[in-house]
Amino acid sequence: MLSDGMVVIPQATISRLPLYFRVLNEYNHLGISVISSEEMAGNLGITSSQLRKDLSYFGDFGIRGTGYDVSDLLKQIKEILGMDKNRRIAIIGAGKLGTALAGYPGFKMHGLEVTALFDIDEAKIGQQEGKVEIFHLSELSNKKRELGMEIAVLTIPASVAQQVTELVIKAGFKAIWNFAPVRLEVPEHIILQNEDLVVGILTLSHHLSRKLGS
Amino acid sequence: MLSDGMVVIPQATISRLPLYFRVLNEYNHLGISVISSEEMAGNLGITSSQLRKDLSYFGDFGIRGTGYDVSDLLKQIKEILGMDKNRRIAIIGAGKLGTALAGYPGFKMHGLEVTALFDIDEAKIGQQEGKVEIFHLSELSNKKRELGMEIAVLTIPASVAQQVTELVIKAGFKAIWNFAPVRLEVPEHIILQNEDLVVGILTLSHHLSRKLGS
DNA sequence: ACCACCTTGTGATTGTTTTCACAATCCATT
DNA sequence: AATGGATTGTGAAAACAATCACAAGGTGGT
Repeated sequence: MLSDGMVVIPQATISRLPLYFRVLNEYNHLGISVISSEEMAGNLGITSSQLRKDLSYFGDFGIRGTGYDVSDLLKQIKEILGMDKNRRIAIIGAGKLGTALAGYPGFKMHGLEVTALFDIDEAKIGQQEGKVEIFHLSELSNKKRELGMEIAVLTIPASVAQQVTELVIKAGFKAIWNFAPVRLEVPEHIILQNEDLVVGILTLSHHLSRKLGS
Repeated sequence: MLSDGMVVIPQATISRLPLYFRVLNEYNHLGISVISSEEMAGNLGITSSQLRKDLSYFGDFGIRGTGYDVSDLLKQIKEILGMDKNRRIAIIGAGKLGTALAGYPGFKMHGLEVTALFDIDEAKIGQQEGKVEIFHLSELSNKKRELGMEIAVLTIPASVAQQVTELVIKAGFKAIWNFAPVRLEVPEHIILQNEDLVVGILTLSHHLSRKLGS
């Protein structure tokens, strides 16, 4: 699948790429330079054919009879995920969750940088959260231009989420990661990803009920 | 699909139940007692047949020609998700993310209660985080029995996650919600759910790269 | 009691994702 | 340069999930 045009890549495939990145990173640190799909998949609890199929959507990265060059594949996955772009992130809502995310080490590790926090609580404005300053939401547009941020993370109450979303879009953000438990209406060209923390734990709760019931 | 035996319910179906719960809750608060699948689905941006199919896995809750009784369906979904059980949660790791989750209003709203935090940092032991006390990890087993907790949430570094998981299982927890970016090995009977925050934002980053590249 | 209308519940269909299985091909050794 | 052993890349098959389309069954009006 070298040439494409507009191949549709399964969402599930993209979700697995960060896992591949992590395993490769580990092997890389251990000084291992070549890895087979079988070993890598075993590490992740998936099948080797799924791993190979996933990678095949993006190109031919392996060497038959040998496996994959760790640092080469690492570079490829970084590029696919945009990790080579050093994307900057704005977090809107400097509450518990927002500030926790601002300090989340997983971001830096994946080429992402939380560059500013925004809130409307005057008591918080001007404070530093780790190395990140908290600005008033009214400065969103200015700061976006100044700091070159691309992704807005919404850690705000559901009741104001749609309203803030419109501000975010007006400010020129192209991608939104929404933690508010509400369906946001956005124009076609905006990339929206919802993260609903309640889903995960209710899924657990459901499985608990099922298991104990049987 | 009234009788079953062991019908397999799609994971995707279970993930949508919390959404249904929210919409129903809103309608309930507005005093609306009957709702059609069409209206409910429109609210969520899915098809009405998907909603009906999802519900059909659990029983026949609707009335043909009319729709669904809001408070009745609400009760059913609560039961399916185990929200009627008032499940108690232990959070292991009283860092930024752990304490943020301890105060997350979404839990209480869905019949879940964070009952204790655990850490190994002596400076944190005994402190209150909101209404929740922080205990030393060595007390996990005692406190579990004392407080009747069922679900363990892991907000700890990946490097210690497997080790802590074994403690958690030894303490008798049956369900684990894991935020550490690592694959945990658990026995068959343990219910494990991984929540990888990096996946969401790297998905966004990937879509950004694709869109701008085309 | 009948009719017109509405909405559910669900087989059948279509679409998507995973798994299978093997030809293609690369490496190492002689 | 030929052979044996290994592992990729990928069509084809299977499994899974979403959508369609309509019979079944309910409501309200006359």
